[in-house]
Amino acid sequence: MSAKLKRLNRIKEILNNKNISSHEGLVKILGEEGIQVTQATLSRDFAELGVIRTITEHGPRYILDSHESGKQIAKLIGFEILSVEHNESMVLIRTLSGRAQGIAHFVDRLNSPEILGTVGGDDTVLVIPSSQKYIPNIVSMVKKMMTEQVG
Amino acid sequence: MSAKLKRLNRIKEILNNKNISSHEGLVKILGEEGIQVTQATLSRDFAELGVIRTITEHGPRYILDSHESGKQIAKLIGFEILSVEHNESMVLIRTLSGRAQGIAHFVDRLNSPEILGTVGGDDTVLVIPSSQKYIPNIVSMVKKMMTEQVG
DNA sequence: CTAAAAAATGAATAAGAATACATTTAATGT
DNA sequence: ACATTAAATGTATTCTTATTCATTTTTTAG
Repeated sequence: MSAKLKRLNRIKEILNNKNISSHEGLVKILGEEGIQVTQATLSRDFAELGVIRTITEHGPRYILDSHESGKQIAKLIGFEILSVEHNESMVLIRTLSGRAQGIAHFVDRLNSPEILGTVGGDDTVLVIPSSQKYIPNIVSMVKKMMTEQVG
Repeated sequence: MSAKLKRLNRIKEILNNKNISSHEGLVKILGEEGIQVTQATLSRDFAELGVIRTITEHGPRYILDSHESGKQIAKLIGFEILSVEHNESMVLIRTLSGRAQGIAHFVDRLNSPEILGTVGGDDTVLVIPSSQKYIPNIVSMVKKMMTEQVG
């Protein structure tokens, strides 16, 4: 396993077990474990892992988003989408079984003004356009998700 | 409606419709609408609304967490929890119908080392302690959630 | 195995957010 | 209506994070 991958995995564990409230705090913890890294790199790692920041009564707090975003997940999304179709009023995405909710959430997070909302079942996601004229754009956006990374 | 409440509601709408990537950016948008506010206040507003920050390929991005945290929601949680009970191995929370998943998620987000995990059904949440000895602590934490605000 | 290209990283810095302190505004009880 | 208390807010500052630019490391193609 590459050094980077090892670090990313360790970061996930730490975020699940400790309250991390700054990049610097994590630099120190990792340092004590022999993983030497700078704040700049953690900033990039957080982006890659889809770490989100919330604000608690004790200040900021970094957590893993159980509802996947981030570059790492974006790559998986492509594999999970099987097909995209549409009619005059909406776009329908077919996914791996049990993955529709996850895909629907991912699409929601894109926060496109062309999308009114989504509904996820077990293996089917309905994407409701904010106007029917956006359907072609939405379809091509989803197709891009299947290959490149969107988001 | 108080000025503050009006502002908070407008912020929610804006976060749902535009890509906000900094406090200052939102200060400007609100200003153009005649809602005058400073960055400091938005910092507090975001905490209150449970706004989270994600990192996208276009930089930071502020969004409303559909999976509620934040002070505003913390107050609702109390109403939604009907009772707390426990046996030797776990804690059971009874909730309003359909609210168990939300409560379970809220408890997860507390990220307590005393809690291994939660399972939410329709109106029942199981809280699995990381050790049985923590059950009293967990129970009192939940009871506090029913009155004060925890989180 | 080597050259070329891509990815990862650090140092320094610019950009952004949180907070201490002071002040104003709103809410509450009498 | 007034006094008292609590909530909200702004200013200025400190603290934190994102990014630019340069460098090193890793990967890929030949």
